[in-house]
Amino acid sequence: MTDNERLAELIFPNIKLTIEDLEKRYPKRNLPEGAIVDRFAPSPTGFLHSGSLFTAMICDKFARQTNGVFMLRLEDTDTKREVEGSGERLLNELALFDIVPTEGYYGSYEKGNYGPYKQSDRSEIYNTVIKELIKRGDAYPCFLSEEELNEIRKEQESKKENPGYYGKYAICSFLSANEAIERIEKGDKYIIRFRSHGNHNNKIQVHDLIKGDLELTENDQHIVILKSDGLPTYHFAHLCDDHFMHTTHVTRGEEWLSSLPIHIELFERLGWEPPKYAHLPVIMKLDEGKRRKLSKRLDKEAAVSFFLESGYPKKALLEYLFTLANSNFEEWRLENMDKDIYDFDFTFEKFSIDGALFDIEKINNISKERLSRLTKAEFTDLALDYAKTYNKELESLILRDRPYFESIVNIEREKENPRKDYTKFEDVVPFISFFYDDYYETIIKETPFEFNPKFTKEEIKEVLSAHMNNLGLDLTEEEWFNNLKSVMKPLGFAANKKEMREDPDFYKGTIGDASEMIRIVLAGRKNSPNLYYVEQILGKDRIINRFKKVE
RNA sequence: GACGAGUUGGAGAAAUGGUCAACUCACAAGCCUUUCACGCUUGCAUUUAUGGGUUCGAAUCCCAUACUCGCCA
Repeated sequence: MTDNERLAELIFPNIKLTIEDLEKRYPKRNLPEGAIVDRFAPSPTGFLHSGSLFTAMICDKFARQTNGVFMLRLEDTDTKREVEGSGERLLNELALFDIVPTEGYYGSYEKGNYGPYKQSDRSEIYNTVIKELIKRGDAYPCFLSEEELNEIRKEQESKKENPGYYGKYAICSFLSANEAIERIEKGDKYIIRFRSHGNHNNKIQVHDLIKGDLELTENDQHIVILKSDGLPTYHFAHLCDDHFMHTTHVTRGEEWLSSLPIHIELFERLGWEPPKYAHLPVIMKLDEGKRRKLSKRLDKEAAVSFFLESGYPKKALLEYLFTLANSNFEEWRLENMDKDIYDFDFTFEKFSIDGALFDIEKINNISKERLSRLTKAEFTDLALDYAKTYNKELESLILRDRPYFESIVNIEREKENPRKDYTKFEDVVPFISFFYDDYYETIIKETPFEFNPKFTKEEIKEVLSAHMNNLGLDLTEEEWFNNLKSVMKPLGFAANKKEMREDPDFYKGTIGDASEMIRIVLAGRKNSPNLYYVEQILGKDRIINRFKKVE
């Protein structure tokens, strides 16, 4: 046995597996040509971030469109930051957007032949690889304390050298295996580091599917691969997991670009073929003239839950993320309004390279457009779905009388150019509440009728009673409006602006002025959907009741 | 501070050496109209961060500067 082998046995006496065993346990996947195997690997540290949804959506989409595999792997090696139950929560929120992994971690259970999919359950795998690295001399225990590391950093700062654990500063890399064994037997605390052979002055060429050809500085840091709590670091877990899970594409945020040289060196040393990398742009936000990453703490739109709570249709948010992902999507969308957005295929070439600003106005527009194109039944289903969890008021309005609700939201819907009254379901109640008598009473109590002061009370009453006596509810829209005009004309209201302009002294107002009076009384406010439909829905008795409110 | 990436309008962006710098959103004006919403029309980058260079010709190629972001600290 060599000294390194003795060291490896001392550190991992219980590891009997070898890398070859693992290779056999996780054989190559049998997938069609071009199938992408990728993964979303969140840390269970909180709620779903909009940026994470973006990444997850892209991973899922690439796997789907190539008949590949979309894995969900839980990166729970940072036990300090872990939030109880957030793994499940993440999964549930993704599922709301129809983003469901084909294999991996599902909360209470796992699916797939390449697990476990929770990093904290994969120690045997990491330790097996590390044991092998120690045997080869490519990893070693490091006994430095935090204070000693700080000393090194200070020295480097004062000499204006690069900070970190490398070259001559990688003190424990110079210990012989026997010295290390002695110290471990003595009970000294240690972590495991990777022995880098890199040189900071060298450049490596890397191809990124989104960023193109890159020239990066070679890694020379002897990074920690196993922490004192026995869990691996991100870099090392990435190496082992994506190798044994046979990930073909690592699609992750741009913030990982800087550590790519580390990953490249790790794969090289193990003699494993690295996956293809695609570093996604990060979603940004303009804050006092400066760009910064969307922050969960500062920006409400950074949390996916914000969109759920406001009642944005999930597909609208996804559609917006599609426009950020592939610049040619919008054009496609315009030509394929009736198709599902998932019929569009992503390409890595069409990803933008730098981070986009998150544009809530654009989401609003997409959302309005989408909501306006739904049938009344679809709209009501989605509204109810939202209301059940987030909006009890809306829920009770729908459940009170669903056909009535549908008739309201169906005003000038289901036609070529439908009204766009709602950007999110949160908007529904305030917009339609006047159709409900109890709400109506509250509205007029809180904001009494505000008529145009240029008309007298008598003139207003005259208009209302003339209309009341000749409602014309059984007429078509066009007939109804013509009828209204002919009723109002004798009272001094011109049928249109042109008539008014031609004879301004003869008329006291236009049909618009008369309509406004009716509208104020019926809706309690100056604007509403087309009056004809409002009256159709309210019906004669309720119209008359409301007219009587004018004293 | 080192390293890396990026910089086309208010936002997303197209144009990958060749006439007016697409398109979408936002914004503004006008038209239509019973209000609102819809729809329609028009406007919105004398110029592609800045300065040089290469070229008959540059947003596109080269160099420098500035700024932004990321990452290690």
